[in-house]
Amino acid sequence: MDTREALLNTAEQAVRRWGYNGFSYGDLSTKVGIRKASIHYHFPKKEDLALALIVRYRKAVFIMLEAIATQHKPAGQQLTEFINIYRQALGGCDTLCLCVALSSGPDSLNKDILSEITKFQTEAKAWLTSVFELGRSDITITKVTDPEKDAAACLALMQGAQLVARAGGDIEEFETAVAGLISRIST
Amino acid sequence: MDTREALLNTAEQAVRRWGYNGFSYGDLSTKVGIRKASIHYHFPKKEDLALALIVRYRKAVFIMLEAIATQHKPAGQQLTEFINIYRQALGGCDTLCLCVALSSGPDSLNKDILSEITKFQTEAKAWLTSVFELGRSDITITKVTDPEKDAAACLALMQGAQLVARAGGDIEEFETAVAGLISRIST
DNA sequence: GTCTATAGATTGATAGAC
DNA sequence: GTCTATCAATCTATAGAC
Repeated sequence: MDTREALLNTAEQAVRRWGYNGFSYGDLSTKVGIRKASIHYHFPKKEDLALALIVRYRKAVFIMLEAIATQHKPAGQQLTEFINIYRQALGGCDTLCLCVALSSGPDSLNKDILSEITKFQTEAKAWLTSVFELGRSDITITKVTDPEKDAAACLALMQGAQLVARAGGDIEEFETAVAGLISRIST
Repeated sequence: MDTREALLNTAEQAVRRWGYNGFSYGDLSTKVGIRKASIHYHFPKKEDLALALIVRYRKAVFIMLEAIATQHKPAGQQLTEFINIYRQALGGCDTLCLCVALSSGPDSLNKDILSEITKFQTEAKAWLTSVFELGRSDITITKVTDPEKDAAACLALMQGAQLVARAGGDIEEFETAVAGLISRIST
C-alpha cells in the first residue's frame, strides 16, 4: 500500500476521534508499522500532515456534493443526502467531521489550516444555499425564506448535532436535533 | 484573592480558547503567579481541575437560566436571553462555551467529566423544552410543533454556530446561523 | 499553602547510515 | 524511503523543606 495514504487514513481517524492534539507520530508509527522518524520523510512537520489531511478531506467531501448536485434530484432529496454525510461521519458516535474536530482549538492551528477550514465551510454553505434555493422553487423543502440563512443554520446544526451526540454517546441525540430540519423535507 | 478561584478562572479561559490539551500547569503557573508544583495542592491531577471547572460552569449557567425562568417573561424573550448567553460566550470569537470546548475530544476525558458534560446538555435541553412549550401557548415563538425536538435543535444550533463563527473568526457567522431561529420570536 | 528539586514519560524533530 | 540513535523541550506528578 501507499505509505503516505496509510498515514493520512490513520491520522484522519485519530484526529476525528481525539482532535489535533490527540494523536502523535508515535501513535501513527505503531498503527502504520513504520518508524517514527520515517513519517517525517512524508510530512516534515505535524502541521504539514494536518494541512494535507484537511485539504484531502475538503476535496473528497465536495466531490460527493458535486455528485449529488449533478444528478438533479429534488432539493429535499439532496438535503437528505447532505444530512446523511454528517450522520455517517459520526460513525458509532466516536468520530466527528474532520472539520468539526479541528475547529475546536483553532488558536493552536496555523494560518493555512484555519483558512482551509474556512474554505470548507464557505463551500458547504454555498452548496447548501443552492439546495435551499431549489427547494423553495421545486417545493420539496418547506418554510424557506432566506436560503443563505437556512444554509448557515443547517451547517451549524449538523456540526452541533455531531458534538452533542458525540458527547452523549448516543446517535439518537443527533436524530432528535435534526428531526425538525428533516420534517421540512416534503416527499 | 483566592488562589483556587484564580486558578479556575485562568484555566477556564484557556480551555475555552485552546481546549483541554491547550493549557498546562506551566501556563497556569505563569499567569496566576504561583509555582507549578503548588497547583497540585489545589488540584492533585489535571483531571480534578477539569472536573471542578465543568461543575462550576454548569452550576453558573443554570443559576442564570433559573433566574431567567423565574422572572416569568414571555417565552420569546427567554429564548432571546438564552441565545445571548451563547453569543456572549463567544467573546471576540476566541472563546467557546466550556462545554463545547470540552466536547471536541471526549475520548481523552474521563468518565466523570463526560457525565458532567452530558448533564449540562440534558439540563439545557430540559430548560429549553419548557421555553418552547411556553412559547407554543403564549404564542411568542412561532412554528413550535415538538418542543423537545426544538430544544435539541436549538442547543445543537448554538454549539454549531459557535464553532463556525470561531473557525471563521467572524461573529457575523454566528448571527447568520441563528437568524432563522430569532425570526421565530414574535415580539 | 507555597516553595525547590526532580523524576518519568512523551513529544516533535534532526542527523546520518543503509 | 526507511532505519537507528539521539536531542531538546514540554508535560504531569511527587517528595520533602519551609
